[in-house]
Formats: sequence, C-alpha cells, structure tokens
Amino acid sequence: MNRTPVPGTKEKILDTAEKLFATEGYSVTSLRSITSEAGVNLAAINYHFKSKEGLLMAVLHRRIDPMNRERLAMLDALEATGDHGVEPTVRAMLEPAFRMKERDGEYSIRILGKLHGDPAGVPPAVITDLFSQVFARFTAAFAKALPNLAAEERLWRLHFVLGAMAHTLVSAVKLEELSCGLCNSADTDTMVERMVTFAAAGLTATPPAPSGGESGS
Amino acid sequence: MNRTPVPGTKEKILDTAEKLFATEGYSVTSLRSITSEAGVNLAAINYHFKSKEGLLMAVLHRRIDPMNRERLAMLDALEATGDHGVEPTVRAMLEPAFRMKERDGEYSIRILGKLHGDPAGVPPAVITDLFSQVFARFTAAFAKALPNLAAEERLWRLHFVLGAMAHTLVSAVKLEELSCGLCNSADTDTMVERMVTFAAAGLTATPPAPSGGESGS
DNA sequence: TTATTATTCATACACTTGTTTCAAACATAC
DNA sequence: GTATGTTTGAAACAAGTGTATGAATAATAA
Repeated sequence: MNRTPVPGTKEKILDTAEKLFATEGYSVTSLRSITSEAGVNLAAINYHFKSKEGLLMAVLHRRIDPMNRERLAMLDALEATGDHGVEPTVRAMLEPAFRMKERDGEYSIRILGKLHGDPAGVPPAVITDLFSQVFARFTAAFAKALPNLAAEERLWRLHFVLGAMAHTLVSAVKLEELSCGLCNSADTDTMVERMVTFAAAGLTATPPAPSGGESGS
Repeated sequence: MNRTPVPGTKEKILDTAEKLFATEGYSVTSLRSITSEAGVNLAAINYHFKSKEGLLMAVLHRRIDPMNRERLAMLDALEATGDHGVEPTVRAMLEPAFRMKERDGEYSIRILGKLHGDPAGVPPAVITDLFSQVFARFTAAFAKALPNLAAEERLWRLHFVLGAMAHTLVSAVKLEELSCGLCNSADTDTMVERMVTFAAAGLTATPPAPSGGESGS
C-alpha cells in the first residue's frame, strides 16, 4: 500500500514543527514535543536538520521562498505593463501572503506573521536573508508608485503596512473570537481587498505638516 | 552614603526584566540572567514576585496600566466635548503608547509591542485582562467616529491599526538601521502625527465592493 | 547472497531551567 | 538589651533542554 518505503519522516517533522512553532512559539517548543506529536524518533530531527535552528530554517524556507517568488512575479508582471499604481503594488506585496493560507494551511501564515512581529530566538541574519531581496524590490516599486512622498515618510508607511499585515496574519483567529465570530477571515479574496484598500489609503494620505502639531488641511 | 538601606531590589529586578524581556523575549530570558545583570540574588525574584510569570505580570502592569488610563482620559476628554472625529480618536489610542517611550524609556514601548505581536508564553487571559476595557471603549468610540462603516469592516481596520502600531513599537529600531538612519524615531511628535495620518486615512477609506474582485469606483 | 548506505531507535550526556530550602543578615518595636 | 518580622544569601532540587552515540533495522546495489 505504501508507495514510498517510509512515508516521509522529514515531512512529518516539518508539518508538526510548523504547527507548534506557529501556535506555541519557537523557543518554547521542545524537540520532544515535536517528535512525539509527529510520531517519530527524537534523533530524527538532528539527523535530518542538523539542529533545532536548522529545523526552523527549513520550516521557514519551505513556505516563505515560494511566497516571495510569487510576490516578485506579480511585481515583474506589473512593471512589464508599466503599471505603477499603488493598489496593484501593495496587492503584489500582500496577496501572496494571504494566498499561502489557502495553499499551505493555517499555520504557514501564522508562522510568517510571528516572524515579522517577534523574531525571538531567530538570528536577525535569517530574517535579512529571507526578506532582503523582496524588501529592496518593493521599496523601489513604491518609490515609483508614490513619487511625491518623501523617502522617509514612504519607508515608515511601508513599515506600517507590513505591521498591519503581520498582525493580521498572526492573530486573525483572535479577532474572530474577540468579535464573537463577526470578523471571520474565511474568505481570502475579501480579506485581501480589505487590507489593500486600507493600506492604499494610508499610503496615499496627505502627509502631516513637517513640524506642526495639529493636522493642517 | 546610601540613603535607603537597600536601594530597591524590587525595582532593579523590574527594570532589568523589562529590558531583557523586551530585547530577548520572555521565554528565552532566564531568571539568572536577570538577577546577575541586576546584581541581586536569584531567590529575590521568587520572593518578591512569586514566580517568573508573576514577574512578567508586574513588568507589564507597571507600564501598561498608566498608559491605558491615559488613553481613557483622552477619550473621556474627547467625548466630553462631543468630538467624534476619527483623527482625535485614533490619536487617543496611539499617542499614549508613544509618549510612554519618553517617560519610561525605550524598553517599555518595545515590550508592549512584543505583547501585541506575539504573546508567546503569556497566557491569553493576561492580555484580555490588560486590554479588554480599553478595547471595548475604543470600539465604541470608533463606532461613533465611523458610523457609515460596517461593524465588521470597522473591527478589521481597527485591527490593522493596532498591528501597525505594535510593529512600529517593537521594531522601529530595526527600520532605523535598515534605512541607514534615514528613518529615525527620535521625534515622538512627528512619529505620532505620521501614524495618526496613516491610520486615519486607512480607517476612512471607501470600503471595497462587498463581493467583487477588482476595486470598483 | 553480500556489501553498502541510509535511516531509525533507545539511551545517555552535559547543561540550563524555575523553584525551594533554610540559615544568615537586616530592620524595627518592645 | 531581646524579640519579631522582613529581606537577602548560597546551595540544592527535580525536571526539562538540545545534542551525541552506537547499535539495530531497512533499503539498495553488486
């Protein structure tokens, strides 16, 4: 019945680790809790992934690399048509993240959000390695999409958008129960449009007066 | 020379724990690293705070309770004058958080951001206990400030704003070095105006078509 | 078959963790 | 002074951590 000699010890570890890292957190998740839930031997982790940090890297790269490729592809398509609109650009940044949920399950998206929000225990170099390329591409794209915005202001707003995205990715479930089911994140399309609309409006807002206090017209 | 017999063991612990929790994270910070850096005995933590979780609670309450009181006071002042504007309301939510940085130092603000972004190891009941009151007040306030927005949409956007705020609180330092010093968060006033402008624009954006795909007019 | 490689398994090893214990030092009131 | 309650001190505890080891097993090739 079994097609493969052993039905994927490596994948079982990856799936379980992703789930536990996403829900409990990286540092509080023990290797033993992963192996026991995955039904594999403890030493299998060090055999397949060298170390706990190696496992984390594998978990992250498995999801994030395809997502970032999708982001860059959408950006490429946009730039090929000469489209420098704010909405399509921000959509290219946000949509692949939300699509990942449909494709790879709930935990894939939550571990991404956790990574943005609090890379506790994760060496900063890993984050840089994972996101530096897309970050560079998108800052350049937004420079074209928002030419009238000062570079500093633009970066801050990009930062805001990323924060809103990360927070939504991690704790969308929490809002769902907090709002007694009113806010459900089931429909990805609606969710993406919601965020894109919000982010585009924030990005294109008239910047406040440089050193004033009250918001001038 | 010493005015007090023992110069505040409890406060030394609180300060050091706040710093380490904010920078390293709660679960990866050991009690021994706190006591050694604070120059106090290990047992002092369990004596003064009962447990590690008790210490965390004390650290959180010390900063967050005053901040939330300030938020509610600003909201009270607003409602007393009948002001239901979006900008002042969102300012009442954001400004006390950024003011805390000036008052209580860099780490106070980062631990707050970390708490929003990833309450790893922190029991959900603690978060609820800390923020349920302000959350209820602000959802009500925004219901008045944004009456034309569907309740669901309003909650999601509030969620977005909170995410942007949390992300800014934790990793403002990171953006500073990422942008090679271009984005510095030194000026609190400017920072607040920046976020308020962004958030208000996002909150007041025309919502997307309910079940369409492309952004209609 | 035998030889060889890849994978799994039980087990042990240092090491760190939060917590506890109990005696010593301190403050303050009588 | 003594007595009392509070805070600090050094050391130990049991439990859990990531990792390493070497034998057993499975899979594949000659």
